[in-house]
Amino acid sequence: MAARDYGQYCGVTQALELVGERWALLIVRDLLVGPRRYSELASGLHRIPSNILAARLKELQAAGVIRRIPRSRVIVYELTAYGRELEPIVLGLSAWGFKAMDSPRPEQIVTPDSMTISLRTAFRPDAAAALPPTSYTGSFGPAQLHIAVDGPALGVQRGGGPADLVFASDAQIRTLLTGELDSVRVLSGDPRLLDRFAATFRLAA
Amino acid sequence: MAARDYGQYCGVTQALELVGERWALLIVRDLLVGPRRYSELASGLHRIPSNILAARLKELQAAGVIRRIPRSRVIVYELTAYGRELEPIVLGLSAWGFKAMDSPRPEQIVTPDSMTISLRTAFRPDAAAALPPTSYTGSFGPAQLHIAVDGPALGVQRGGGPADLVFASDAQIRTLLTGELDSVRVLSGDPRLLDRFAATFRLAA
DNA sequence: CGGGATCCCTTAGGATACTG
DNA sequence: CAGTATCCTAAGGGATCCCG
Repeated sequence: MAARDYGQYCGVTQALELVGERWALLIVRDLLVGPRRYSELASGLHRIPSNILAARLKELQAAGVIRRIPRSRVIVYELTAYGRELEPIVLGLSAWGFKAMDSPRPEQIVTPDSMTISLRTAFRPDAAAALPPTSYTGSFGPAQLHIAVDGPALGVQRGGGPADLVFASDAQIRTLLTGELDSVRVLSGDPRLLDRFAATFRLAA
Repeated sequence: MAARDYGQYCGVTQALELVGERWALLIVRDLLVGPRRYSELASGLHRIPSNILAARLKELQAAGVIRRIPRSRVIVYELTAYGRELEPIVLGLSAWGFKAMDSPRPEQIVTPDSMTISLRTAFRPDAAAALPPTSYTGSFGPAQLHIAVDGPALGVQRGGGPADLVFASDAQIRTLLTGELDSVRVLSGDPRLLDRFAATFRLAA
């Protein structure tokens, strides 16, 4: 509830008062993938202190960005319609941030939700629309995702499963998304589908 | 130089490590309007402590977002090309934040730079392209701006000067940009140009 | 066990004064 | 004008504990 304010009447300051606190936009990032429970958020944001997560969830609720929903036995948090409007901003930050990144440092982790957002950031609907529907199962370090591309539509689900191409990339997301696919190990499927993947997902280097 | 990190290999966390600290994006906001000196930034962000401004400027330089330029006698800060790529994100936050705003509280100020960004946020190039070139001089509380609309191009300059329409709006930016123009006082020019202004600049309510 | 609340300590941020 | 220096408060970090 702190919301220390900037003393200006401006959309940018207002936005930063709502979602500019530390960790807030990362909670939004993960909720953009889908509703999440407290413990799921805590593990996806593994370094967030528990008191801070609780505080942010309250602030984001008060701001009308998220909603707390008791579902039989468990509680989930989900974005409101207003919160979902942050998607282009979060994806914009994702694309912008990637340009400043080099190789992952050893202590840096990749979570399924952050990887999902990275894939959405890199997804090129125009390129995909020109290609046949294709499914991929990728292991990005510990995060395994099932990726379904059908025309300009992208679906990403946690977990593996059969797919046209199954590959593992050992957390080298960056090389994966910049088109350097040397380090990728193909586990099943036609290796030439890797080129299709590279045409479908692309981040500027 | 703190750049407390989130421990994740993700574009969003990387972006937030570069520009997610308090005040950082507001410095970027003002520099999007043009190069600014230390004292200009300090007065545009009137509540920022001097030590924090100095710290942020160093961090943003180290991040490659801004550049420090000694110009005969004075020093100015300007965005790098990489920093300028934040424009759509800042404008996105501006539009998103406006939706959560109500009337300005008495202690909230409007600065020329923040007002310029608000106008850029509200500018509708498509609507403007269909209208004849028009110039406006508006007083938004203490901030006076000269606004030149020529087809899909928008130019905003500090200060007044002759224009097709001169008006004053007493800090009621919100009503101005949501189309409620009752409170606007026309000082010179054809009052019907107010409707043209309303068609050119529009924020969702 | 999920969903927090509490405690203590560290550090960033705020207010103000001062200097090259 | 363009910053440092200082002091103090409040937010963040880390661990633990609690409750339904």
